[in-house]
Amino acid sequence: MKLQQLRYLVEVENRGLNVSEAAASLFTSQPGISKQIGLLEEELGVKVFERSGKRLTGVTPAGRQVLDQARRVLREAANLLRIGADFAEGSQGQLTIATTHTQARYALPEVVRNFVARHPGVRLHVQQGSPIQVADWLINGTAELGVATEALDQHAELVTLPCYQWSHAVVVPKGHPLLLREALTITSLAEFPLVTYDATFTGRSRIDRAFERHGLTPNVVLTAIDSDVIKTYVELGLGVGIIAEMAYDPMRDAGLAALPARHLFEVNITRLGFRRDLWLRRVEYDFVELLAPQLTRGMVEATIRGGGVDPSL
Amino acid sequence: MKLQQLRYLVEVENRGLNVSEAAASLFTSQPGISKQIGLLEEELGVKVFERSGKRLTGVTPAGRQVLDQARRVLREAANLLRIGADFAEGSQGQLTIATTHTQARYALPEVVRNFVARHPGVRLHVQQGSPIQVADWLINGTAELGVATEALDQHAELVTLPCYQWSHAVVVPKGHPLLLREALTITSLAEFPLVTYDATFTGRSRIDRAFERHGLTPNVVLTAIDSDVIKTYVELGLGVGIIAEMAYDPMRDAGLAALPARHLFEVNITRLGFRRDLWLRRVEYDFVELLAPQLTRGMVEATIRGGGVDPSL
DNA sequence: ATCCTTTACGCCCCGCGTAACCATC
DNA sequence: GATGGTTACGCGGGGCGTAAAGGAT
Repeated sequence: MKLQQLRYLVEVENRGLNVSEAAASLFTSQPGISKQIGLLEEELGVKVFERSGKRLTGVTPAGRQVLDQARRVLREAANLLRIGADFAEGSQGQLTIATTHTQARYALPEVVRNFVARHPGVRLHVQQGSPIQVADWLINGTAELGVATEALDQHAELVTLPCYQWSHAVVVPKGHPLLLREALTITSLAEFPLVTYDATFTGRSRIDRAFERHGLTPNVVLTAIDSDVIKTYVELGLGVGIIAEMAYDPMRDAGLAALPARHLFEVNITRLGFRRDLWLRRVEYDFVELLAPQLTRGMVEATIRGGGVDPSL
Repeated sequence: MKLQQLRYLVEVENRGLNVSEAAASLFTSQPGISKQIGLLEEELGVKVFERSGKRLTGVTPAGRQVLDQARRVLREAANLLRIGADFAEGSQGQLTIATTHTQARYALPEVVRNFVARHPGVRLHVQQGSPIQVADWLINGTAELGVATEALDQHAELVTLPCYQWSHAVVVPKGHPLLLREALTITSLAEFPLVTYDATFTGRSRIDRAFERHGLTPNVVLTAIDSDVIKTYVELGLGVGIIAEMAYDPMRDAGLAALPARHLFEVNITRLGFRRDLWLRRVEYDFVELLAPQLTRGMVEATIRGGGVDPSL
């Protein structure tokens, strides 16, 4: 068995069982791949692919297991290279963080600033997407670390750790009638048209749940994935905004007033996530500790070993 | 990077950093190993071994990580072969069960009988040792499955699942004064010389704890790893025996009388254990289900994924 | 008829073995 | 000097490329 053979297997599946395409993407010849796959199947004593004549038409049950396992072997082998890169002096490498708009815009800048100051040689990528995309990128290896409030804890492949918690805030144009009320209630909120996040973003699930618990149907007139878009439309008078509290800046958002809404919605916990079987370099541990000082290297390692039972805030 | 190179690395460490010995044990040449290790170190950009001149004198910090990771890669690669063997038709393979005397003698025979009837082609090995040995054998790959009451749950590498529970029983020669007492108490037991298991065997820890809780110091005059030895000496009148209840057979042990001791000692839970990262073949799942019917394939798989949090009895 | 895989074949790299050399104890 | 590791070098297997053949749609 050779690692090459496993790469061939996996790439053939990734390319929809098209050996020629796999060959092209690996910059090698198509017969070479066919040959090696044949040899591996012979060594294992099992056909990985179903064939009708000479076409590959599917994956056998055994092949399913073999392919999954092959990916695992390759991931562990890739970790070896990461270990090398981490310890090799001089080499700096790069680090990709997957995250959502809210985190990228309001929580991470300070972290990133500190990180690049400490690691001037590391090329840092911040890749922005939906929470689901963030989880996918972690799983398929596009990004090493993910920061998001939603979706990360839905995957057994990922370890997640609580970073910090935050609440929603209600934002309205200056002079809005809500500002005259004594106390902000969920019922009074439901009287107004609302502007808030898209379904899978930034604690939206908790917003919906709060209304649901009171038997209210909120009138959401606009959803965005982006606090700035929400604030813009609130300022235009389209409705009352519900955003993450850290997205309100009294200076910058001078046309708006914010009302704390901690008592209306469940607290949100923003989580750090990464593949359980990813070997973390020092840069990753460093970034994590800058992001959330309580997540020391020892803490994180204990959680990885401990089977994902994290010490929730 | 080649799998061979990883094997070389690991074998050199296993042989105490002696390349020549490693070469001999792998049936290859010593210069070949030196060369390949050098190439790998170059590829990783990191020295794995410390050298004083030409001798290997130690493992660098990076090398420690590399070696651990190399073993992981090789284990996952070995799993691929297991998958092949499991699905390949005709091939039967072998299965090694590590266990203690008590289990091997009293609990497993029925299981083994059923197993060999169902899998006549599988070569079944039952390897007997101390609970600590059982755990070691599982960790180093000597055995696939382990069955023991002690020690297995001390290791993060192992998944353990409860199989069945049992209690201790007190055995005495016929006509012994204890038989005249109304109720068997821990205090009355402490009056007599005792014969029971060795420190790390068969629930001995719970026996000690029961006396300790009552502030008693039992007079243990003989310890054995083996219920039959204990019974033999009890029959000789050396003392009162405390053994696992299933080790008493009224027919075979006609010279002895047994007193239930369920109320004196904590219940014991015999556990199944195996390496978390071992891919289990159908034969292993079959054996497990014969051993403990509640441990279906689905249950076991859920526990592996679930991070070792087992649904204790 | 076209696309794609397998078979055939030859080159060349590279892993391995032998032999010689060298360092440490 | 004995043990053990590195360097040197040549052989042989095998991985990969090109070319041709053979199924499947």
